[in-house]
Amino acid sequence: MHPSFSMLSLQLKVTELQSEENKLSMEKNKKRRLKTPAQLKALEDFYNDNKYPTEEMKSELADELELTEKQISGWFCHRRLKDKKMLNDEVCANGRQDRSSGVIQDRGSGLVQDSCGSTKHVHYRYLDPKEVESHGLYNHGFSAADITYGHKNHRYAENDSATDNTSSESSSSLQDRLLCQGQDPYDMEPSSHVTPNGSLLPPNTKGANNMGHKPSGYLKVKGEIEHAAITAVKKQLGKHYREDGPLLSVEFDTIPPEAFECQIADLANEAYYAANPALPNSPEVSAVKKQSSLSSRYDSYFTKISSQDSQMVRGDFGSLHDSDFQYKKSHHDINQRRNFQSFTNPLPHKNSCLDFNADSTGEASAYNNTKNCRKGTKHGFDGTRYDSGSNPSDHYEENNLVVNQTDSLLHGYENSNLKNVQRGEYVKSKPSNSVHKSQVYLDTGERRGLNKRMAKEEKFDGDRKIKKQYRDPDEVRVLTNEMTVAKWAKVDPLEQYDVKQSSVAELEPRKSQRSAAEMPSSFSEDETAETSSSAD
DNA sequence: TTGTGTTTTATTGCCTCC
DNA sequence: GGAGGCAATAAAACACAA
Repeated sequence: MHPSFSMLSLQLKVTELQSEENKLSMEKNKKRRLKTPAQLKALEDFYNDNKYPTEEMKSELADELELTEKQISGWFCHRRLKDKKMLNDEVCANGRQDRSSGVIQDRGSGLVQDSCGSTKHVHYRYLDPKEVESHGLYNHGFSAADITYGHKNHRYAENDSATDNTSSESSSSLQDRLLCQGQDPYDMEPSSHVTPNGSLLPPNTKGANNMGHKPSGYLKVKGEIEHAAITAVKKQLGKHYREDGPLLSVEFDTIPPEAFECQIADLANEAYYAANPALPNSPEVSAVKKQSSLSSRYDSYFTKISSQDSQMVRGDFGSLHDSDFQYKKSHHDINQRRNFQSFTNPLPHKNSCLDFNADSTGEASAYNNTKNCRKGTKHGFDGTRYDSGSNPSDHYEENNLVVNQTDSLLHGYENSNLKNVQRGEYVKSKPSNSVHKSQVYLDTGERRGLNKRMAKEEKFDGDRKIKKQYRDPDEVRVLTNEMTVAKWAKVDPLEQYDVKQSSVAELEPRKSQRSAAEMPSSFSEDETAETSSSAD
């Protein structure tokens, strides 16, 4: 064969192949392509800040995510639809519950009375300014911005109402949904609009809705969260609570044995309210539900934290020996600090997600192995939030189990240290923890699917096998950890850092002092229910 | 492995607002 | 009339059970 001819044929072959590839890629482009995890994360992040991005935002987002504006628009559109659909479903579900319970709830409950006097379940989180107007909520003294941002702050309350019926699936689904919105239920607190004298705080405005402006009130809100938590503790302590006692959330004197054994609700409230005369005025702590609402919030709050921590322990350290555990944990802390330092960008996803995107070399790598990527998407991100169950109490039990198991591995000094460290984080890092959990924005569907899968996978093989499913488990784990921690640090990096430091500081055994972190056990659902029922 | 159900993405048409 | 949003629909991708 003539060399030039063969060359020509080769070139022809090449061009043929290229055109084939072009065709393929064209066809591939014609097909729908799944968004990469980074893209999804960024989109969800952005969506949580702004459900109606402007053209500018869209184009910017499109540039960053290497998507078209059309895709961005479409995604937002569908995302809104999805929200709406879920909202409708849950309104139906919860509406029945709420009617059946006959409880008239205050604003914090997520139920409002419309102008006709009928009680509607209002998801503040999902109220658009337009909707707010139509709901006539201005009459209540909030602005649209208040609601728009403030409705975030009522997921607690929704949660509250949902947890009234602990056996209902909608409760968990609502929680899921509340979380899945990516907004941390604890990045605010139940009465974030309520000052101690019961007046409404000025809203945190729609600044959060602006591109590149994350909700700016994390630090502020964190304090309010603690307030709610501390309030719950105070109420539990009742008359034994002392203003001049040790700092809450740091350490307690030994809790009086009767603190959780008898009905203390009235007495406790009396004592506490005596010291805090403003509280009874708070609509948040209404006469009907003040005990249960706080408790349940706190309860679910800890439940979630427990689930996170347990999952963290399980996922990252669970299979390690104690020494490894501590080593890993310290590494974890270091990572957190590192991420905190790197997390100063007000637009988190630009750091976390897009770095992630870059790490994954964009779509190319993400789609190299679609199936694995998909799994990574599901399990990787979901693994971050580790929301594996619909039953919150399971989380807590699980967590207890982990703690106890870990404790059982350690003795004496180490034992109490670890306990302190671990449990200390429950309380001290709760805002961060909570953010960590819920800042991963996924939807109930995904969540549901994941829950199923996770449950199943855990059932069979435990975490290790789950990780094996990743194409590159280390990569995914690092990503999830980084993102987790990034989110963690995002809320209250200083707090987080302090927590870690103080956790180490707490290595001094304090046998005579009950760590505040041990308090969660006092807020189990059962006891909460008891307390609330006794209050009734 | 295959069938089925679910979720996600893309497209299209209609409506509302400016 | 154009832009943006909503709703319906189709289809691909995926999960899961048999």
